Amino acid sequence: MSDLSREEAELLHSQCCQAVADPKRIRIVYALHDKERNVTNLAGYLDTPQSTVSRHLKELLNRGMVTSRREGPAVVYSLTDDRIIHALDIMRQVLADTLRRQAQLVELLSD
Amino acid sequence: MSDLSREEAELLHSQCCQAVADPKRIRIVYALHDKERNVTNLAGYLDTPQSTVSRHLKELLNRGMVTSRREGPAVVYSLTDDRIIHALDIMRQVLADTLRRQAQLVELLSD
DNA sequence: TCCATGTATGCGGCTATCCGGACACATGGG
DNA sequence: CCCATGTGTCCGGATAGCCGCATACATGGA
Repeated sequence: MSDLSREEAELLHSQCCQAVADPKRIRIVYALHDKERNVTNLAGYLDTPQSTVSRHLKELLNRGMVTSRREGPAVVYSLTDDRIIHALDIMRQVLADTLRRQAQLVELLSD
Repeated sequence: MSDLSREEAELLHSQCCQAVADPKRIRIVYALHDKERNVTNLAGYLDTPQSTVSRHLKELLNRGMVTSRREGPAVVYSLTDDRIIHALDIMRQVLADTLRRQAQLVELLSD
């Protein structure tokens, strides 16, 4: 693979991570893992303006992480690939261990 | 868990993802998975100014994703937890499948 | 102490991202 | 056709991120 296309691939890779690098989008992804939802439902669930939710969904849609389907006047979104949840869970575990380690350091200091 | 601390946890979770949401940082993480390296080594490997690499490493260090160790005048960085690579690989697979799916759609259109 | 090597940071600029409110567009029923 | 419901987009502003250059700081040897 050429350097150029490798760089491009890494850019795409980073953009996938970028897609879940926002608190609201993480909540959206987990919420859609629970069950498919439309925009208004998510807006209520996240206590966030509809326009904001719509824009986040557009981001996730562009990355192919969610799928949309029209249902009457509403648009129902669902998670494309559950492995995204798997990756997020791994990151959460790494985070948890990191925080645990840091907490232990704090205890050492206070002794 | 209270709403406040849950929000805080989600913020931390998103910041972990943010840490690997940059092409150069992704390359750094994979490069450190290969072997531990100092800043100059990484700067040469990435063909990127030393100051830029140093700042990215600081980000990763703040998130606890890398560990630093002084070795003479140099500072050697290493990956804290290999599960980060696992999570990144999963994202890459999801990306690959997404691109494959999109490529198939393109073929359908050109028929 | 002075110097070479290696690393971190302040600075200025540019770009990207996130946001809510207002408004336009789409859909289906009356 | 008009309206209610639901969704997407434009706007303007505020914030955060990334960058290279120059420079200050740290370390160990001469």
